Amino acid sequence: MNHYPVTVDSVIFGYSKGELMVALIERERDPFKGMWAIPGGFMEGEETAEETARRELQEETGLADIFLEQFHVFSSHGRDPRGRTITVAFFALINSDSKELFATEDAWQAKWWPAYKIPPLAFGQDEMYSCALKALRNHVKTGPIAFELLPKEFTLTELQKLYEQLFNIEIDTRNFRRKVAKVGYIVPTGKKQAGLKHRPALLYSFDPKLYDEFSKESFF
Amino acid sequence: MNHYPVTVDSVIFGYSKGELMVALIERERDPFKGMWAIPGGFMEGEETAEETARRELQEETGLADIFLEQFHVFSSHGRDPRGRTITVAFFALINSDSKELFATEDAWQAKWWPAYKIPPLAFGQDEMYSCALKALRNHVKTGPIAFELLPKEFTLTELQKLYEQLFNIEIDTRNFRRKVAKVGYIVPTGKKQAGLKHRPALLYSFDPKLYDEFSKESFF
DNA sequence: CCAAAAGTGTTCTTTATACACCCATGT
DNA sequence: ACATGGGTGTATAAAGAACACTTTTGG
Repeated sequence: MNHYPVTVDSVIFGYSKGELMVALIERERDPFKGMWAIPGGFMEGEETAEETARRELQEETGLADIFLEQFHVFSSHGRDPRGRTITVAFFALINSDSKELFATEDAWQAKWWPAYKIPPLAFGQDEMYSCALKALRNHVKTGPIAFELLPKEFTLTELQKLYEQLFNIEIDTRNFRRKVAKVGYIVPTGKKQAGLKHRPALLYSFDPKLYDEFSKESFF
Repeated sequence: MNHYPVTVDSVIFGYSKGELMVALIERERDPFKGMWAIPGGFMEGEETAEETARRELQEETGLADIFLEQFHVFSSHGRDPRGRTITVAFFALINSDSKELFATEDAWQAKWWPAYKIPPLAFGQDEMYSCALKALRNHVKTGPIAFELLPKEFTLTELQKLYEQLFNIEIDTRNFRRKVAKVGYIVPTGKKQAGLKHRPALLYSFDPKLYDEFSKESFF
């Protein structure tokens, strides 16, 4: 019965000014010194993989209570030249880009990158990243998780642009709003934006209880 | 940097006489002696998780070259009283129920169970199992993998019943066949069933090349 | 000719798509 | 008054859902 070191990597997605973003760290040390990488770290003690992910996220972004979902295990050898690891990969969604990132141990710096314009990644993580994007899209299609990328109150334009970013498509505003109205769980808060130089948008929020009601019977 | 034992469990689905089946083993030894469980085993040496799964499947079903897809990692402690493990779970699809199952080391016997009438499972694997079912449904919806559960040549009635089993629904035959005709990648082989006491059905097969052509642009 | 499963069309409802102008606010 | 993004309706096409009888084979 062999024992293996287990690492947990988290592809952290954010959303800022209509652009899908991802948090990467620049490696301070070899291997892959100077390259960018998906943040992660070793599983320790009695932690579950998710606990490891939360601890690492806390250390790297100062964030707690964020959406996390595992999407794949990478177990091939040759990814880390220092030795073979089993890597559990998560994606994280955070609801504001205003969160600053902190550099940690191995990292020279941490930075938000536009999700579709990232540099080549260390440890052959490019595959992991494209896998994360696919998993994110999949989950967005099957569950109400897009809201995790938005502030609690958001405009419909923000929501629409988020979907456009996620799937690289253009959506017609009127059709989009009709759909929003029909699903029933995206509700106006009654508030408006303020202090901008154009017509203020109404603010909406996602209602999880209504979501449960509306989508109870809709499976297939 | 802690090291952990890694196990790979495979939920093996089959399909027999219009019923979705799953392969379980009866434990010969404690812990959970006499209970049924999802087959699995330890990752060894330089294997990847998928290689471990294939080796175990070979040992337990004598099958090679079958469809395998990982769906979740279970890392909570307390699942195995002998000690904490990290478990990578796969589901496997095999294209015939005529395959016999062999008992191995820890197993008293291995048996096909109707997928919706299984006994309580050892190691708290009930959650793993329901997770596997969900993952299977998800994948069937997004990719052409249902065919992995059928022989290479199948009748449309078999295909329809498979979908009905998978999603616990009833499908109208005429609507179903119209849809099959439209997708274009389920093609008649020109052959017929023979030797039954009713009208013989035409045999069809899945054409992966046509699938690629037809579904190239259909994403969203 | 009977049993048993295979195969086949039409109507209606719902959902998706395409498309262009007026509105509210700050300067 | 103008610049900026917010907000709205209608018509057409496509997809999904409901529904019952005839056909081919073996015995």
